[in-house]
Amino acid sequence: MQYRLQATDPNSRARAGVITTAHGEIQTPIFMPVGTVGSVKGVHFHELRDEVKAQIILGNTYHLYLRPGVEILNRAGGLHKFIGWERPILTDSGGFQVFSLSANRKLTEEGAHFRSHIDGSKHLFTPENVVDIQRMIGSDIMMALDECPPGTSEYSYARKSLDLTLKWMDRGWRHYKETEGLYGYSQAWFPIVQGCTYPELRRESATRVAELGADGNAIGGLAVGEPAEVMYEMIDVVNEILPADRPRYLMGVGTPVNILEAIDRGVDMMDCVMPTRNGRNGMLFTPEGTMNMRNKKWADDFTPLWEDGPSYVDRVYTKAYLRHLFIAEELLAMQIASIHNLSFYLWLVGEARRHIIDGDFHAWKTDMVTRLGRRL
RNA sequence: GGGCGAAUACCAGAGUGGCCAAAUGGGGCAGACUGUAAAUCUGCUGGUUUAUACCUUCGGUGGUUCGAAUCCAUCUUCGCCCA
Repeated sequence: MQYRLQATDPNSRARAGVITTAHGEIQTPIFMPVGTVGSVKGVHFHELRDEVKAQIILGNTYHLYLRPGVEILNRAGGLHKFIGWERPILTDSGGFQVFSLSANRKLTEEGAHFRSHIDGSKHLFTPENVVDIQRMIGSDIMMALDECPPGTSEYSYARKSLDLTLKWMDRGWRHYKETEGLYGYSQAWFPIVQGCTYPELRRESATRVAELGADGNAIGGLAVGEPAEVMYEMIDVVNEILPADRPRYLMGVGTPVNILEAIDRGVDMMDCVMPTRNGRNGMLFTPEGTMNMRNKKWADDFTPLWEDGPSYVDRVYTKAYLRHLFIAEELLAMQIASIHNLSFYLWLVGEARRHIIDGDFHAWKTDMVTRLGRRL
């Protein structure tokens, strides 16, 4: 994997670049749709490619390991072939599930002991076997196993958690260097900065991450309950340290405003379930703010979802029709909302990239942030 | 013409003397959602801008009772049965 820096905004840390992977290029800053179990819920791959214009999507190690299992993925020739997606894929390590399925796990120095949320069976994720599993999946970018503590964690817990994540990181990195891809192409591996909301822990973590010299670096443990301002401050602290010649991936973030603020602070890659999950639940993101499509006020609004939006769903379907589909609980409602939201997110980062290259990103962002935060 | 039964909030439908502004379901309205155990979850749904408070409600009218959606009389409407 390679990263080429193309342009830097004169008034912020924002930058534009290109990542080259075994499955093609990614123009940054980029938003990555989440396809946890090998599917971006409700969206066909041709829609993802041609309407959403996704350049890279996510998969999840924990979920894919449980279903369909690594043996099937291996026999299929890797996840790309299994699902029919020829562009880049990044896999999360399952670290987030250590957080979100916390009732069903126990952490030891060895690794994370899980109970499957599907059948209750016991499993162990270690920094090493998570690399092996991601080798079987064949993702272009693999993630380190980490612990993602809640944003409200006490210092003592944050300290302990970071120590564990750092040990796991070193073991994962070593194992990554000792192994290679199974399908004839190379895979990258990103370590993850943790440290909750404590600047000194974040600095220490970022320093250790930077020392590894990985192809790219991630910032985790944000947007997990702490105020947005604290998140921005942590990004500032960390990006001061993370190398500028490698992409920076902010994990799991976020709202359109979060995304622009992160880009402003030098983040290159982001992912979030928000456009798809909130879309399925009736929420549409637009340049002028968000809309709850279930609201009565859309019942007789026969204007298009987004008159000059980038996707056909924006122009073909009206607000009144989409509201009707949501109220009637039609599957098409969720599909339209997902395609719209994802294409909006990709449009947003595309515009950001254009403005970075043009050198007026910061002013554009400042204007956009006030518009995006509105509620329609 | 006679007999029996039923009428409850937007709909369906519990409740048969006080704990009833009235169960439950549906519908409706609104909110939440950030590396997806989420096509999920939460709240409200007679009025009074807030309410453990007050007011108006259970087909209509009139009674009985300290107290009625609940008991009595009568009227209206609907359903079933007999002629």
